[in-house]
Amino acid sequence: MAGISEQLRAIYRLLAGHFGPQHWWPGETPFEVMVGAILIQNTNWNNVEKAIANLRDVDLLSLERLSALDSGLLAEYIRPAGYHNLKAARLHNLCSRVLEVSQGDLDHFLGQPLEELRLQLLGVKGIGPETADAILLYAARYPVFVVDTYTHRILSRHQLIDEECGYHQLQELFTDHLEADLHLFGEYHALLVQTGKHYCRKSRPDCSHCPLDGF
DNA sequence: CACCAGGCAAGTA
DNA sequence: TACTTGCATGGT
Repeated sequence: MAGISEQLRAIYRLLAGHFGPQHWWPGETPFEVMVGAILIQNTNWNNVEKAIANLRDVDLLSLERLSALDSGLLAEYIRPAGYHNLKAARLHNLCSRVLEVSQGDLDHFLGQPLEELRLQLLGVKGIGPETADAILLYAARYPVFVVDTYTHRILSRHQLIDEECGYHQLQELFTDHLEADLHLFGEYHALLVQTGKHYCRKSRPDCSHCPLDGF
């Protein structure tokens, strides 16, 4: 029985070998990453891209301009991402927090110490653990492991965790047994999502011929 | 047609 | 505390 650390590394190697580099959110601004982190909630990236393209077309991908925009109008631009009324409010909630805490200086906001920033994010209505951690990792560039439903489903189906393992516990499994590395965590999360999408759907409980088959 | 996607909050008991 | 439900569009 190998240690957890070796198992997690072996899984990473299998997935990275199968899917290759993921490079999520490359070359985008931290603000775009934050917007994307909210828009992606419970939908797919295809829909989010359309919503972001709409915002880009009218040059609304900035904190000041998005904050000043009417909620109803914002909702129309992001409609393709689903839950448009809800997400319009959530985007405004996040912008307001940055305005309060950092007077609209996003670099200052994201430059806060990790724990401080995490609490700020979790205090925004509409930002839960996963969205907060995605922003911490991909926008603020802290080595934080992002856990999502696929992470839970995959590890649980391969008997690495209990079915009733919670978010924080699952996150600790990774952070306690891997070195805190920005690139590793970013790729690992992305790879788990790819694996989940292709091989570990809810309606397919078998998990056969996935890159982790037999693990 | 049914299913579900990179969640979260509020309500219920 | 432990479920359940609303939120909504678009792809397979």
